[in-house]
Amino acid sequence: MENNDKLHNLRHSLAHLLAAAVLEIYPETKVTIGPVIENGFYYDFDLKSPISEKDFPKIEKKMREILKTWKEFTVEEKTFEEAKKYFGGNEYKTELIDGLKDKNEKITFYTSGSFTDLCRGGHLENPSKEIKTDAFKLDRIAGAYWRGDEKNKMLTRIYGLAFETKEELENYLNLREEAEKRDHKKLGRELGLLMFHETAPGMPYWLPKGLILYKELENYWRVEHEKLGYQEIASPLVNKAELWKISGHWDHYKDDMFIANMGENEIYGIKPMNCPNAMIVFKSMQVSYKDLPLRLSDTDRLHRYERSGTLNGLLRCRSFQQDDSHNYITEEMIESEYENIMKICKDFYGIFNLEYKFRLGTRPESFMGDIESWEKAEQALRNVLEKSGKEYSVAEGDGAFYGPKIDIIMKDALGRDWQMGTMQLDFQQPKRFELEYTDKDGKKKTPVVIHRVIYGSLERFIGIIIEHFAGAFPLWLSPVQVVVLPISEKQGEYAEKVYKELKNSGIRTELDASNESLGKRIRNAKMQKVPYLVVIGDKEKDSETLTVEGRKEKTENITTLDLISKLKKEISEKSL
RNA sequence: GCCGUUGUAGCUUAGUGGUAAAGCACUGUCUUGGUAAGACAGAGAGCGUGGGUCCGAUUCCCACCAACGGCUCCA
Repeated sequence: MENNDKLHNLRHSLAHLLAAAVLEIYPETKVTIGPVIENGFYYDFDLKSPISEKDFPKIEKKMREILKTWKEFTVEEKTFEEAKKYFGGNEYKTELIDGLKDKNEKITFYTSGSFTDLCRGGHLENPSKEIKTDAFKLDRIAGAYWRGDEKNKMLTRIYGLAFETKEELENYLNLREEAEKRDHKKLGRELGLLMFHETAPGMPYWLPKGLILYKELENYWRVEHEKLGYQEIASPLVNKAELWKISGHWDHYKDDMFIANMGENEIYGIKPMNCPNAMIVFKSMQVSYKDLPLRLSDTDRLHRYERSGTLNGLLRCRSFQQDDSHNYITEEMIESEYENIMKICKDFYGIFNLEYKFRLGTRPESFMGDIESWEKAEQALRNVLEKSGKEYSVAEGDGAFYGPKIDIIMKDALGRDWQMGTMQLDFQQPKRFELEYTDKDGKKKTPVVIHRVIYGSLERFIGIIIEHFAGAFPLWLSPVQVVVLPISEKQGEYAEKVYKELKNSGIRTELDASNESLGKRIRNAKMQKVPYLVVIGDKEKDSETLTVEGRKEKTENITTLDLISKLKKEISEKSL
């Protein structure tokens, strides 16, 4: 803990130092806030004229200069009036000071060298001695809205990296470099899985190998869900605007929809989610209480006009499929159905050995329905989460406009959080669509619906697992499972025979008899992360056996039939 | 959408105010190789798109498009 505090104080002190340096170089700058973050710190500035990363050397140099003069931090408590006077021309600090007054908190100024900042403390005792000039580095520049609100002015944020030693900084930079090699966008191209084209921003093209992966995940999902009593449907990708008006999406979501205008009186919305059509299907059915839970799943393609700056390879697409289902239940079934779904999550994520967290999203500012049922629903979800025994976080106001939700959160290679699966409770849409089932007493009642996805979107999930496995997928997902490599043309016939046997038995196999050296062909196969290499020379040809190199082990003298059964077992077990 | 960066052969990159260079990949020939790049040769881009400045622009300026890192958003 001691150490962590020191690192925290070091980073915090550096944020002050950055502000001091920027202020010296650009005196008209207004300083705002500068917190400590993972691996470093940042400071937000309102600059008179724009700067870029090209200015970093200059700023870093100034920081090192000033650092020499920073022997200590001194603290002074100020009255509200004194503080306001000091930061008179700075509306950001003024706003912060007002906030402190409202909350009746002490106002303290910390000074080091000639730089004074409004601050609640947490610095090094002697920065010039404790900060190593080669253990910090300015990292990136970015725009950031004042107080995180899009309506406010955009400030310039400078990110810095900071550690106690140069080695730790270098270590972190190396780690980041390694993580960048696992980037799904890079691996996706190198492994021939997918591509993008500028005429369809955010919409992946699935290449043959990528589509194999896609279909495998889909099949597994389909088989498992059939066992669990899910019934799959498919519905139109395009519906008239009327439908989106009934569901409420036209009001809440229209700007993010692709719209097809077929003439003044014929406006269609391309579906950004499946729920309204799932409501239509339910409504068309005669449903008894005996049919509940009624689970209608589907994986239709969705389109959302995500804002250009938010697109991110497979992790944020404009075109994607969800492994969706709408589970119609009674209020009494909420907790048990949530438990069912969370069990599915546990099983699915377990197969890949993925780490995830649950997050509860509560009532947003713009919500439909009455507060009372929202609170009841939120409490039900809390109960389920508590019972799950897994740690979870709460994102206040992060629920869907129609109900609270539990999300599954995962990290990508660079440590960024992504929402994967989600289970959203909804009292609103069944009412809007006037859905009914017949209860025991013969009366019509309105069901509750859970919108749920396990993978989330297939696209995002694949992005995450590409990074998770660094492209070296388990056998059942590998686009190419075996490569057969005859050493020379002399073994061509036997190699061809082995290749066909493997292929005909359903193993995804490639034969590489190209005119390249064996070393080269092995290299190619390994770079493509093919799990098994079968090398065939005279030895194997004469004994009618194979030499097989897997990722972990090398097997000699195995027959083709034995190899096939070994691989089939590994595939069906979905071994990692 | 906003802030910053980037955009040169299929990929990764070099380069320049006077009409582009390399490695890998590709094609061909030779080589028939025992576990991460055999040799040689050939073909391939007019430098994201559109304007402007200039005798002349891939290089400078403007706009747009796309990608990347953030911010915001994420039903």
